[in-house]
Amino acid sequence: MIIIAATIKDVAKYAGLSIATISKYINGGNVREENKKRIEEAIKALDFRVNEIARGLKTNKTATVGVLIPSLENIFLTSIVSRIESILLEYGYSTIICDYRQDRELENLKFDFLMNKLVDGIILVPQNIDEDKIRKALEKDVPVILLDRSLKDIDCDAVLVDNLNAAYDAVELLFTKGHRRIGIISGPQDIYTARERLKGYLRIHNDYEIEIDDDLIKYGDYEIQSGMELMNSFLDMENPPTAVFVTNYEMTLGAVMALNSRNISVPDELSLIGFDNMQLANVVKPKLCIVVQPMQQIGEYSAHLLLKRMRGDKSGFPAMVRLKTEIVEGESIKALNVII
Amino acid sequence: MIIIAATIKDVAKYAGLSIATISKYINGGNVREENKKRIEEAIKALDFRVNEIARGLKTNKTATVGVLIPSLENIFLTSIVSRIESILLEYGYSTIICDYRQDRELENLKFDFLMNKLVDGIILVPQNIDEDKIRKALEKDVPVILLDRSLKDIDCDAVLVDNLNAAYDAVELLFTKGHRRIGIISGPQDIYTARERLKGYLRIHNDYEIEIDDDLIKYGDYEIQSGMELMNSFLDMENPPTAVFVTNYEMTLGAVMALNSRNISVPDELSLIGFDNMQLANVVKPKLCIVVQPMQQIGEYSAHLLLKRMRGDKSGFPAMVRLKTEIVEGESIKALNVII
DNA sequence: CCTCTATCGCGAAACGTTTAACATTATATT
DNA sequence: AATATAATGTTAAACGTTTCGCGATAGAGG
Repeated sequence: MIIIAATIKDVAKYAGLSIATISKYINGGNVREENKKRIEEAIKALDFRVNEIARGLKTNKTATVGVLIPSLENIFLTSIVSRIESILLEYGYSTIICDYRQDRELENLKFDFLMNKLVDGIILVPQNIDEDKIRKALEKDVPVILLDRSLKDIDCDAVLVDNLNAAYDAVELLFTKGHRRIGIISGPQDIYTARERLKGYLRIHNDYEIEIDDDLIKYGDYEIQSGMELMNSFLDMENPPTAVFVTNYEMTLGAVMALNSRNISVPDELSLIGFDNMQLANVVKPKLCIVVQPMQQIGEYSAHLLLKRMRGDKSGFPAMVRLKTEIVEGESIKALNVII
Repeated sequence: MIIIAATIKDVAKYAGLSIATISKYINGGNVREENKKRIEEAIKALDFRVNEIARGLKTNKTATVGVLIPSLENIFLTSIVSRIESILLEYGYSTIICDYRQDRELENLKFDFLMNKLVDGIILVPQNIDEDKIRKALEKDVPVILLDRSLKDIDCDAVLVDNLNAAYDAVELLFTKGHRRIGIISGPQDIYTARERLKGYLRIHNDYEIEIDDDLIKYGDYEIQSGMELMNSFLDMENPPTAVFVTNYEMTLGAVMALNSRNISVPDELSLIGFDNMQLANVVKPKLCIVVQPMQQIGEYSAHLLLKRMRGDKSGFPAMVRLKTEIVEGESIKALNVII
C-alpha cells in the first residue's frame, strides 16, 4: 500500500482554518494561541511535513547546495566536505556532493548539472572550470565559493590555505636544521596549490640567498605513482638532495614507498617533510614531519561564507579567506652538523 | 542584474506553439518534424532548461537520491560512493550524501531529512537505524538499499560483501603457512561486518579442528587507536600469537603503528594480515598482505539495484547481493617450519 | 471528392505551496 | 458604546511543469 502524504490543505481542513493561516503558522507568522494549538494538533495527527518541492517552486529556493570536488577519494577534501555538510544541515540545507574525477569535461558538466538542479549555492574546488559558468551563476544570484584554489580572472569568494607560506615554512625548517640541498616534489603547474607551494620554495631560497639548483625541482601530478617515481629519481642523482619536501599527501605516500623499497633510512640517509594526513605521518616510521592544513576551519569558513551569501549578504565581496597551515614535527628530519 | 530563466511558456510563445506541445517534445512525445525544429530553435535561443522543481511537483519525483553513510572520511565508503554517484548521474540523478559520523541520533535524523527532501531512493549503510523508518520509506514507495551491512528483522535489498568467508580465507591462509596461534583484532559486535568477520575466524578454527584461545580474540572499535592498543596487548602477552588478523583498515593502520613503535619486525617476529586499502598495504614495509573488498562492484551493484527499484521493478525483492573479497598477498606472512 | 483513421496540437486542470491584498475580529482608547 | 487600531484570518493568484481528453489536421483508401 502506498501512503500519500498529508498536505497543507488537509491540515487546514482538520484544524478548521484556511490554508493561508497554516502556511503563516509554519513560516513563523502571527497566529492566535488557540489556533496554534489546533494547528499543531492537526499536524501531529496527520503527520504533515511541508512539501519542499512545492515550497521551492514558490520561493525559488531549494535549500540545497552543491559541492563540486575533484575526488571523493581524497581524505583532505572529504574531511572538509564532511564538516561543510554538517554545518549546512544545521541550517536546513542538504548537500549534493559531486566528484568530477579530475576530469575537465566532467567538472563543467557537473557544474551545469548543479545549476540545473537549482541549488541555492555552490562550493567548488576549481580545476579547469570555464569561468564564464561561474560568472553566470553569480549573475543568477547563485553564490559560488571557491575552495582550496582561487582563480585569477574572476571576482569570487574563496577560502583557501596560505600554500605559499606553508611551503616557505617547511623549507625554512629544513634550512634551520642545516640542509642546503633540498629537493621538492612539486605538483602540476596548472593547479593553483602546486604553483603556490613551488613559489614558497623559491622565495625561501631567495630570502636565504641560497642558489636554486633546477635539478632539485621535480614536477609530479599529485598522485602516488609520481611521488614514487620522482623520489626514485632523486635517489638516483649523482649529487642527491639531503632533504626532500613533498607537496601533497598522495605523493608523500609514494615517496615513502620509494624510500622503503630501497631501504633508505629516514632521516639518516635522507630527511623528509611531507604534506597532510596525520594518520600517515604517524604510521610511518620514523614519525613523519608534515605540513598540516586546517581542514575543519576550511570547512567552517566556507560553509558560513556560503550561508552568508545565500542570506543575501554581499558585504566584503569578493572575500578571500586565507588560512594558515601548521607544521607537525616528527623524526624525519636530521639535524646536519653543518656550520653555517 | 539578476537573470530570470526562460520557462516553457516562453518557449511556447517563441515557437508559436502551445505549452503542452513543448512539454510533449521535451518528454519525447510525437511532434511534427517541422515543429521539432522550431522548438529546438526556441530552446536554444532562450537557453531554456526544464525547471526540475516544477517538474518534481507534478511528477512526484525529484531525480535525487540520498546516500547515508557513517563517515565521509572512510576511503572504503567514499570510493564506493564515488562510483555510485557517477552511475546515478548518468541516469540523471543527483546524489545527496549524508555523513552521520557514527552517531545513532544523527543517523535517524538524517534519514528523516532525506525522506523529507523527497528523495526517490536511499542507499544506506545502517548502524543503529530505527528499522521502522525503513519500513515506512518502503511503504511510501521510496526504495532503500542497504550497503555493506544487512539488517536481520527487515525485508530490504542489500549489497554487501561475504565478510564471513573473507575472514575465513584470511585465517586459512595463515593456517596454510603453518600458523596455529592466530590473534584477531575484531570490531565492535554491534556492527554487522564485525560479527561476520569474527564468525569466519571461528568457523575456520572449527573446520581445522584447532582449539580457540579466547585470549587471542580482541575487540576493538574499528578505529586507529584501538588497533594500536590491541596490537600492543598482543605483544605483551606471555604467549603471544604468531600471526594477527586485523579486521578493518583503520585498525590495521593502528596495528602497524604499534609494531613500528616497538620495532617488531614483520614478518620475522610476527605475521600480519590486514584489511582494505591497497595504498596502505604498499606503503608499509614489508608489503602488507591484505583482504581487499571489491569497492567498484559494490558501488555498481547498489546503484543499479536502486535504479531498478526506482523504475518500479520489484522483481526478486528483497535482493541480497553478496560479493566476494580477494586476498592480495604481500610479504607480511612468514611461512613457519611447523610440521603439521 | 469523401470518409476513416492515425497523428498531432491545444486548453485547462492539477501538483502543494507562498503571499499580496483584503476582510474580519479582538483589543485599546475615548 | 463607539471608534480607532492592531492583530489575525481568508481569498485567490501564482510558481512551471505534466497530462487528460478533446479537437484539428493530414494522408490513405475507396
